[in-house]
Amino acid sequence: MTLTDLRYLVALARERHFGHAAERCNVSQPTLSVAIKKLEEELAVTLFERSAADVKITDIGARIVAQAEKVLLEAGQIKELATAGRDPLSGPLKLGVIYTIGPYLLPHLIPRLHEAAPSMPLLIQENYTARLAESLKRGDLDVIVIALPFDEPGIVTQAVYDEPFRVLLPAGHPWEQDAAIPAQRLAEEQLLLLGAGNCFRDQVLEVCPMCRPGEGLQRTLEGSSLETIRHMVATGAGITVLPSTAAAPMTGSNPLLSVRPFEAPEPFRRIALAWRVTYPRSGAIDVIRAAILASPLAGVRPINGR
Amino acid sequence: MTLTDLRYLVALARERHFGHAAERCNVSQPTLSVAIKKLEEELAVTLFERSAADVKITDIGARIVAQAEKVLLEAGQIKELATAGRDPLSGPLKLGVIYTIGPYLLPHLIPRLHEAAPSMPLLIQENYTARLAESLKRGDLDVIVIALPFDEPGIVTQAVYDEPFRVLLPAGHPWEQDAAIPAQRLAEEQLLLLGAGNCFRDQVLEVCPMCRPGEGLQRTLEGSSLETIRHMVATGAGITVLPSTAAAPMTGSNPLLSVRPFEAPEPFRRIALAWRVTYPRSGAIDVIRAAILASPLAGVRPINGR
DNA sequence: GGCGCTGTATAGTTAATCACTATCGTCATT
DNA sequence: AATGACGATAGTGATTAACTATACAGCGCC
Repeated sequence: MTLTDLRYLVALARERHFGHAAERCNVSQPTLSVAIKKLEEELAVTLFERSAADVKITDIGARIVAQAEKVLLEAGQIKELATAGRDPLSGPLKLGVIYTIGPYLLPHLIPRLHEAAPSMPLLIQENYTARLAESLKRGDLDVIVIALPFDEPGIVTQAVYDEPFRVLLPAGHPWEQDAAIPAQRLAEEQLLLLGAGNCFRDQVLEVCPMCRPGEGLQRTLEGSSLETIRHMVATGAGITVLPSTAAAPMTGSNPLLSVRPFEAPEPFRRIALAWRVTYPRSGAIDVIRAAILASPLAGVRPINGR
Repeated sequence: MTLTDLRYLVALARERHFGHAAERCNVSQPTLSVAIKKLEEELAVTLFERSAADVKITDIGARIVAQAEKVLLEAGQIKELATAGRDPLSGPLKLGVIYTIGPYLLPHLIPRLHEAAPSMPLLIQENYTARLAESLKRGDLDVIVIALPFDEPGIVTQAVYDEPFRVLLPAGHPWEQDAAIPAQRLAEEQLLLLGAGNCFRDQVLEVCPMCRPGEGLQRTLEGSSLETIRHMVATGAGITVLPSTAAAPMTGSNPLLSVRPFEAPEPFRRIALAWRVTYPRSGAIDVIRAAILASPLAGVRPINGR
């Protein structure tokens, strides 16, 4: 019993004429004739009474035809589902973002993505890189926004932009007068750091190896956020390093804070998209990338190419 | 897209492993692999993300699998319907009976049939032979009980019993004293006849050609029944001829009536079953025949053989 | 009663499809 | 770097599904 057989069956039930039914199915009359006969044999039931005058459907035949129509209807739904699902921009997309990007990127990204792909609802999760990577591999997430380096088997990454680091000072801090801060001087101050697990913490420490905990005046704030640190800087608890997008919102808006660039070579982090090699909705990724690049992200340098 | 493909699809969705899914489907791994791939091509949708670690179903894939399960479920119902319909003794049977048999046969037949085939509800229609024949050919009836001769293209008949004719007299009629009545003497009396269309009317007239309307003392009661005629005989309106099953109920029970046999050669009618050659539920017909023969029908002579 | 028409079944052939075995390629692990 | 697991691919054979041609059956017509 195949779907083709069932199509023949309902055609014959409708036409009550082998020739006409065959024509409607775009097959020859013997083809349909044989198919019906085989179906009857398989089901061990007489579906039609054939006579010279006409073709009559049996009671059981009518019931089976009704069921066959149901089957064909449901099967047709599969094609419809496929057609609907063909568009990579339709259907929900599960996006992961690291903590140090989310608050600064998402407010720009979400409306732009919604405009570019209105029928692609976003399910967003913020987390540490390691957690995001795990979810991505499990399939709980489709695409993540993380900082490079990021190397996982089965995962491809695509750099989107470079984001320079900034020094955040409390207003009135002596460095406020300097045009740019050399990285090694960070060790001179009380440096507020994010907790372990945040990749940005490690990147800051890479910029200033002397600042490693236990070696100087740093202070780690476990389970905290850049926003908390920003407030702490404002209260004079220390200084910190922020990615430029996180530093921007407060420039000039908060009289208690001051942002200074680093001296060249300016430290930066490279932000990338990552997804499973096998992820089929590459079109969606393209749209995300474009939406990110269309966002007004303070100080970032787009990376071309795909 | 075939039902087999869909079975492979849901197996793979359940197992998330090509090899295991193939095993469960009793096919080789490449077979399933190729089938899934072709299905994906046909639908132009990625259903699974394959990677070395495991097989993940895509969102659209999951939706299609759910639909495929529905299709397979409905398809399974077809087999169930077929199994249920395989029994010729299940499902309603549309039985037609001529007016001059129905009242005397059905009270015996129906309970016996119900006992022999409890899951075969009877839909019964009484009518003239011609009407029954028409309905039978149209498929509105499945089997009819009629009197021979009956010859219609595409219809087969099977004689069941012979039923002798009787003369019905009002009590006190002079013939009441005779052991048997010669047919030709019917013309001497006022003979009450059924209306045109009743085959029994014609058969009676065949027994006594002299009784033909316009030639003697007959009287035709259009649209009437044997029961009406019986009452008329009781009131002395004339005499009549009845089939033995119709004559029996009143023998001895009605003091106003008297039943006499014909002189040999006793006239009789041959009652038969008829159905479309193509009618598939021959088992049901066998049961009907047996039930008829098991009925206590006064005076009838069963006809053997099939 | 034979003849022709209509309509389905059958025969025979070809092409496509399905499922197999064998093998390759890839990726993750030891 | 080797190994092992797993899915993909190649190639082959058998089954199946389609076709054309034709037989066969029943009915109506003359």
